[in-house]
Amino acid sequence: MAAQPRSNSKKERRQESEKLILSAAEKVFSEAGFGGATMQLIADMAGLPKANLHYYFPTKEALYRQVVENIFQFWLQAADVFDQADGPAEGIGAYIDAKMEISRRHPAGSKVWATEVMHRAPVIQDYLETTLMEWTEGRAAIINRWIAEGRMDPVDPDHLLYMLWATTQHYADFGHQIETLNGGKPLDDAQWEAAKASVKRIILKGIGVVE
Amino acid sequence: MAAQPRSNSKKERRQESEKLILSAAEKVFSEAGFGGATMQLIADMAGLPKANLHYYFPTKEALYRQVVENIFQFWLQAADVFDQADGPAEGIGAYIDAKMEISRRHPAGSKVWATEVMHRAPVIQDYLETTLMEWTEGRAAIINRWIAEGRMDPVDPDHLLYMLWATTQHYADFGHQIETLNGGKPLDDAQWEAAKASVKRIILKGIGVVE
DNA sequence: GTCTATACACTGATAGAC
DNA sequence: GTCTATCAGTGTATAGAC
Repeated sequence: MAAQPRSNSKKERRQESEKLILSAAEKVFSEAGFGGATMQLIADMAGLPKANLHYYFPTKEALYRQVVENIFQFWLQAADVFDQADGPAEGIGAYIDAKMEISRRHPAGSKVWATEVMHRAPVIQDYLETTLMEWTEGRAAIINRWIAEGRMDPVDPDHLLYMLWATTQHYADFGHQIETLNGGKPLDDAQWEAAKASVKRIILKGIGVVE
Repeated sequence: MAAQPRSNSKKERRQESEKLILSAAEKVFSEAGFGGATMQLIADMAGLPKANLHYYFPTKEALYRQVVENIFQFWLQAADVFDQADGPAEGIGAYIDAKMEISRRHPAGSKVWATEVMHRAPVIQDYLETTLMEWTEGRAAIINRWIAEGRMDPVDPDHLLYMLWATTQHYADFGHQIETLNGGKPLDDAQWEAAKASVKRIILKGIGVVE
């Protein structure tokens, strides 16, 4: 086994610092919003002087934009399960599972996205109009094909997609409310499984793919 | 017909000004978040000098808190339809209708609430722990009674409530995203009816109260 | 009660030593 | 590349005239 190369090339060190900053930024933006977040808070969380942030990202907005773009790309990848399935029960079921898992593992990213959209998408409007629109149309086409094949009820594909996004992201965006109603404790493993099962059960039965 | 009394008592003038400020504040907070909102922006939207805001509300946080409390009270009232119904089809259906109507007519309030919860409810945590928890437990009891009576599938009441909140509030909180995917135009009357029908259809069928 | 002017704190961004 | 010191701009809040 050869020792891991030290790999401290300038490019790799740069990527490490950027990743550190982006991770801290996602957390701070999600907890305080764009306006409430300060470069000082992000720097403290990343363990770096404030000026370093401006070395890697020229402005607060540029840093924020990168955070949001990363979240969006991450979500797009997770949607692959939808396309690879050969039927609605498997495809939509797996999509719910994947989105619920993201809500559990990456709640901060979900919150940043929600806040960005609620504020009328000041920095990622172009993504909504291009990439997201194309993705949505493609998935709606798949749903319509399943409907035409008689494999699920004739529901409006757009509203079904909104429901999938709403229900799954709710567990991240409103996680604090859910935690409070759960007696102040985060959902445990069994409760997360119950949540997934509940969402899948109601939606899949609601669109006529399970009894 | 007697002329409307001028009714410019001090108390009434005060209430008018407060209402004007609160309305402007709700809009600005929803569009910019607490940190992004400025007292100057709220004052401009209310058509008042900035100092007047501090006369009626001592601090920005006090103003914000009043906005959030009003939204919460408004939502509680709208939930009466749930209690007055004598079955799940009527009760849950009417609750969905009511919440969808609120999302359509008062999207700003919904966004302020969502942001507040996402930031771990810094100013209304006490409401979550008392009023909301009691309300949720009461509604869960009703759902469990319906289940025991065999009038709907045995679903987890909490997760059903989360789904109701998520799906309906999504049309307010993510209204901008929906509008963008709708070709840049807000949903028209027919589309709102389709949204309501779609949500009701999938959920009510999903919990076994309609075929 | 209402408004103008201003005090005081904080933030994003940068200059410049190392 | 990294960090300290600092600037310029903006925000909340208030003092005080009317």
